[in-house]
Formats: sequence, structure tokens, C-alpha cells
Amino acid sequence: MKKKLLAIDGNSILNRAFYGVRPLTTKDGFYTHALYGMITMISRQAEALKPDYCAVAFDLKAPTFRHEMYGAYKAGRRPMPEELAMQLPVAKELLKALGYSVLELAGYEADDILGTLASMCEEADCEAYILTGDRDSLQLISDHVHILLATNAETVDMDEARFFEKYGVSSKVFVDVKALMGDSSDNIPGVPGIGEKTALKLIAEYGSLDGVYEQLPTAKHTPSVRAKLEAGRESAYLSRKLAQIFREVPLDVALDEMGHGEIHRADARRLFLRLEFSAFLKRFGLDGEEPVEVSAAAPAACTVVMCSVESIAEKVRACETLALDLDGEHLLLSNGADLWEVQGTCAELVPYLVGKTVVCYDAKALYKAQPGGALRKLDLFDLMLGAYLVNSAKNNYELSTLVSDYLGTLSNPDLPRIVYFLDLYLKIREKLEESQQQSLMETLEMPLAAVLADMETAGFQIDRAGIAAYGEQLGQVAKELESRIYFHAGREFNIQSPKQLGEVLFDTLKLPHAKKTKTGYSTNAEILEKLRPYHEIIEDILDYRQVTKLKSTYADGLLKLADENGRIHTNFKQTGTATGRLSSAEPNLQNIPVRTALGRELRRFFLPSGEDYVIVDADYSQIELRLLAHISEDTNMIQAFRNGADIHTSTAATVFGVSPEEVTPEMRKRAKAVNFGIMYGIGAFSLSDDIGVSRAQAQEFIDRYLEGFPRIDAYLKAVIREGYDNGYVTTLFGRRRYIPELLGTNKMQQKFGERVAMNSPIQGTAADIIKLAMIRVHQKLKESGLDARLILQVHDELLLESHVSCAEQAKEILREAMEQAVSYSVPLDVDIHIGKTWFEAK
DNA sequence: AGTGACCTA
DNA sequence: CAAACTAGGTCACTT
Repeated sequence: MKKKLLAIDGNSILNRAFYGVRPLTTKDGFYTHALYGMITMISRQAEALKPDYCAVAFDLKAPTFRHEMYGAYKAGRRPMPEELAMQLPVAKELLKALGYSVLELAGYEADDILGTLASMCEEADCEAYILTGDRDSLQLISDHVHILLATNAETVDMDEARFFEKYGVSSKVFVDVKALMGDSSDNIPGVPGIGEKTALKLIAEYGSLDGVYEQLPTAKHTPSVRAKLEAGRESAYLSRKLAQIFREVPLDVALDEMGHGEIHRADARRLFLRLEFSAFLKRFGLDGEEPVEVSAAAPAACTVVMCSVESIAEKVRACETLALDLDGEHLLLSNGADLWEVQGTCAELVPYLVGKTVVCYDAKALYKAQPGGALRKLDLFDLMLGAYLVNSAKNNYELSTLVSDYLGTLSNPDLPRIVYFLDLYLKIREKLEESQQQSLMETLEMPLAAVLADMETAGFQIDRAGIAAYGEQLGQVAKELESRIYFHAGREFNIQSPKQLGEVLFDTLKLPHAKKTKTGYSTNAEILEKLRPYHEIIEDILDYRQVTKLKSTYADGLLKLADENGRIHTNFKQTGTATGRLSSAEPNLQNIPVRTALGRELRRFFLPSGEDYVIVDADYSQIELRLLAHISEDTNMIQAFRNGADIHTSTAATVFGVSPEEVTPEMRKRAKAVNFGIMYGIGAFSLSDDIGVSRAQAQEFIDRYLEGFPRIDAYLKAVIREGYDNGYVTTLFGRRRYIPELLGTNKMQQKFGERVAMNSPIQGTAADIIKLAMIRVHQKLKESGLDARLILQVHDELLLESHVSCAEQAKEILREAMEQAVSYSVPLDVDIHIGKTWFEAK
């Protein structure tokens, strides 16, 4: 039996898997679908083939000899999406763990390595099977060499016979075909105007590229083909050189030294666990009890040396970039080679670090842990925030996640985390530069971290007794509603259980059942609202829901989180959303009720810090719609905002073709719904639901809106196009959001991706603007020395608490900072109110 | 841990 | 047929 080699084109297979398998991530947001698809494909072939030798070849980023030959080689190729790039280093680890030799060499492409392996097999009388999704490799086919061509549907074993059947020429002259037709994906020119059909025909007839040109004078071509061939002669020969796989790559391994597909159990298990591939754990028989070994490569500096500030001054002075971390009480500093535990305070250390880049993790936490503000003199680079700008769609920016994402290895929990900082910094900074987001990092996110630290530390005063009494009242009301509901139902049950409630409403009381949800009847407010006329119980249930929500989430919930002075310190998450907005947690102060009168009462208990203080509340008026007008350059809408018109009335006038005076309240209401819908990537269905008209009617409104605002229509189409072309969209500040849903082929996911593409630049730009305003307000208040401070941000709204004596000055600083944060084609109007409570200031 | 419900911009 | 307009967080119930 001849020996068999299975050689894989790593980039090609990974790429194919990435686009072929629906996006898949681990719980912490690491993309895994390319890896999943790759392992599936490879193990299927390996099981069928039982190869003796296993190897995988990868391209490196470095330019190859082909770039030297032809500057435009592979020019214009889209960069690898971030979601795929992060999987690449893991793919190599994974394949090594599965017993593959990983081959890569600067200056050569994976194809050349595969060609070299093919030649080695021919000499050794061994069978080569090359698994790839790339047709370029077909030129390697021979007696000894099979190409396993992975297509979307299946993987076909292309031997000489199959090849001839498909193309009508021998595989040996496939490069000659390429020379004529070119290759748009590699930017190989070929002969302009000659496509695959003509190229195959010509090579079939004349045997080779040389044949075509030798016989050109006498051949009977159509005049146009002859002209193209004559003009493209040089290009054709260059193209052949580019397409020709180089088969003598100086690999320093022999066939015998290749991997044999033996599973390195501990490594494979560790990786499958990390990737949450439980099915593979089983398939490879790794689901036993073996412990996971943490085999993180030891970073250069991992021995902690105790020292004084003075003793390291010299070494510190020599560095431009250092890592800084607080580990409990320990102050850690590293230059990459040494790791010091500094005996002293942060304030003592800071003077030595001024002017340097100081890499840290979670700057906001550092600021909060170091009152006094010494750290604010430093030029900090927060890895968490950097990683967020690189990819805002992850749901976890823990250091261990960054280590596995960017360094391709597991972090060792026994080492202080600072040992990873400088390696991560290099990777993350590079990606920020690539995506041109350094300025966002330096001028927006890093300064904002300091602002947020102060806001969180300040907190928001609440009236604990007031809230307790309010909660008490709600409890009483809930009790009354509860007994009425039991009476109507004829029995006691758990009203808060959607399951039991559904049974009572639809089985016991036989209300018209709009059946829904996978677990039973739907009982949400929308459904109950429709059932209102059928039974008294419905109103009681709706009231009960409202009252218990207010009590448990807000009254009781807030009291639990107040500090000993009755102040509430929310946690602003700076990496909490994919669009660039902040989120707020423990407690969430961005969703304090306002819509209903009863809920709004809660805001009476949100107070300034003392008797002589007030709340100043400022909110941007229609900021997202204004940004839509500005970004799309729609003159009609821009003019409406410039004139200070009521935008919904003005929109209604345009959409319904009447003058603003003729707009009825109903028309305004509908236009308002469309205005909101447009920014979310509207659908006729949801709109019809929203304003209570037929679907056809809703579609009619949308069509008329887009006709009335043609630039908005054009913008929305363009931003979707951009999303598909780049895989991401950006805000006016350059903040990027990747939309992997656009890369797949699932229609529903694509539609979702399109809506995201329409909304993210607008929502994200608004987020950028208010962040900038916050930094300026913070700065100005500090400079002015006023007794006033920022305490809350709610997406388009900023709250200050201010001493009553300087409230008007603080108000003007706030207004100026918010309105003048940027200068766009529409004014950014801000409404400001002052009051003794949040309720009164709104 | 996941689901349903409901609060915000 | 199913789903259906963006971005979040928290609570209670269920598995």
C-alpha cells in the first residue's frame, strides 16, 4: 500500500467554513464557526482517507515573490474580517493538537507549500490528497496528486479524469487557461476581454498558451479575439507566472517528519472546551475526566520583584511604554522584561510615568481605586476599551478573553494579569491603527473613563423613606388587585407565572386565545390589551403587573443598592453595547420609569445632594433624526430642523402632500411613527401594528416617506451596501461596528443585519456626540470651580447636581458643551430644566 | 441558565 | 410557515 498524505489549504478551508457556517460564538463572544466548519470538513476527509501524513499550509501576511513580480497582485482584496482573523491563530493550535504539521513560510503562499508537498509525494511514490476550496490548486493534479475540492455542497475528489470531464483540457495546462482568463480575486489580469469560456476553448484547441501565440498569425480567430490576444500577450505571460504554483519551497521537513493525525489529547481537550465544542469532545473521545492543563506560554516577565520607586527609576526612564496594574493592595509595574511590585503609593510612582504610555486594564476602576487624581496626569491606554473599539460586538472583554482572542493562547490564572498587558497592547494598538480608531481611543473613550469614574463615585441621592413608603403603597395596591383577580378567576394561582396565568385566561375563562410562544400562551401586555373588553380581570392583571414591576424592580430594587448615605452608584459599562452607547447596571438608572404617571412618581425620590442643591436635566431634542438629516444630506429635512419646525408635523406635510397647517393630529402621529421606524430599518408589518393601519397602507406610507425624502432613501441603501461590502459600518467619528449577519446566507439574519447597518451609524454617532459633550462638561465644570457635577447619562440626556447659587451658570456650561459638541448641517437643540427632584427637572 | 415580561432612549 | 423596527437591564418563574 502506498503511503498517503492529507494536505490542507488552511486559509482556503477556514475561509470557506467562515462564510458557509452560520455565525457561532462561545458564551463570551469568541467567534468559532470557521473553526467548527474546518474541523468538520477535515475530520470527514481524514476518516475516509486514513492518511499516514497530515499537514496544513497557511499564508502569512508578508508579501510573496508574486508581489515583487507584480505590484498589484491581490490588490483590492478586502481585509480578512475581524471575526475570521481572530480564529486564525486558534486554527493553527487546533490543527497541531489534532496531529497536523503546520507549515507556513514568509514569501510563499499556502498553494506553493502544497505544490511542494505534492512534488515530494511524487518523488516518494506516495499519494497526495490536497483539501482546498480554491480552484487554483487544480493545476497540481497528477497520477499521485488528488485535489479534494470543497464546494458549498460537497467535497469532490478531482482526479485527471474528472478534471478533463469538467474543463475539457488537461490539468497541466490549467495555468495556461488562467493566463488567458485571469483571476479577479487575486487581481491577476489575464487577457482583458477573454473569459473562462474563450480561454478554455483556445487552450483546448491550441494545446497551451505557447500554442495559442505560436499559431496566432495563422489561426482563424474572430477579429475581436485576435485583437485582444495581440494586445494582451505580455499580460498573459505575466499572468501565467503569477498563477503558476511554485513547487520548490524550502521546507525544512521531510514527509516522514509530518504529523500523523495523532490526537494530542490534553491540548485538543483544552481547545475544544475553550471553544465549547462539546460534540467534538465526544467525537474525538475526549469527554472523559482528564484534567485540563493550563499550558500558557510563560510571558517574559512573570517573576515579581519587590522594589522601591527610586530603585527602578533608571529602568523606567528608559521605557516609552509600561504596564500598570493594581492587584488588591499591590501596585504592579512592568516594562515587559521585569515585573515589579512597587513599595509605595500610586502618587509617588506617577511622576516617573508622566509622558509615557501606561497600559492598563479597566482604567475606570483604577481611577476609582485611586482617589486624588494622580493617575489623571498619565497617558493611559486601557486594553478593555481598546478591544471594545476593535470589536464592539463581543459580550465579554475580560482579560482572559482578550488573551485568548489576541494572543491565541490561554491565560494562566496563577500569573498576575499584568504579564499579558504589553503583548496585548501591541496587538490591540495595531488593530486600532488599522481601523483608524486611535483618535477615538485617545480623545473619547480614555478621557470618558475618568468622567464616568467621577460620576459613579458621586452617585445619585435618593429619598429612602419616600421610596419605602411608595413601595409600601404599591404592595397594598397589589394585594387588593390580587384578591380581585382570584375572585374573577374563581381560584388562587400565581399571577406572575405566565404559564398559570395563560391557563386561567384561556382554559378556565375561555377567553379568545391568541396562542403563541413555544412554552404556551402569550400573555404579554399587547395581547392583554386586546382582551380588555372581554373580561374585567384583564385590567386588574395589567394593573397588577405594573404595580409589582414598580415595587420589585424599582422600589425594593433601588433601596437594596443605596449606600449608607442613601446614594446610588450605578455602574456605567463602557463596553456594554455594540453601537457605542453606554449601559448602566446595578442599578440600571437608564430605565427609570417615565411613561406612566404612577411610574414617573418614582422620580420624585431622586434628589440632589443637599438642601441647597438642584438637579439640572438636559436632553438633546430629536438627536437621532437630526443626525439622519445631516448624514443623508436631505435638504428638506435639514431645512425643517434649521427652521425650528415641529419635525413630525413637517414630515407629515411632506409625506401627505399638504401644508403644515393642514396636518391633522392623526397624520402627525403616523409621520412620527414612520420617523422612528425609518431609523430602525422599518418594516411594513411593524409599522402597521404601530399605527393601526393595514399592511398595504403602512407600505404606502413608507414608500411616500422615501419618495418625499429621496436622500434618506439613498443613504439607507448606501449604508446597507457598505455593510455588505466591508462587513462593518461606521459612525461619523469612525467608530466601527461589525455586522457578521451580513456575511452569511440566511435571509432572515441578513435582513436583521441590514437593519443594524441602517441604525448603528445614527445611534452610534449620537453616542459619540454625547460622550464628547460629557468630557467637555466635566472639564468646564472643573475649570470653573462651580459646585456642580455630572451624575447621570441616559443616552441623549445628561444630569447635573448643582448648588442652587450656580445652577444657571452650570446650565449654560451644559448647554454650550452639548449644543457645540459638533458643528453639523443641523443645529443640535438641547432642552434644559432645573428642579428640586428629577421629576421636577424633566 | 433560559424564558417571558416590561422598563428606558 | 414564521417572523415581523434599534440599543440595553432586571425581575420572577421555570427547567
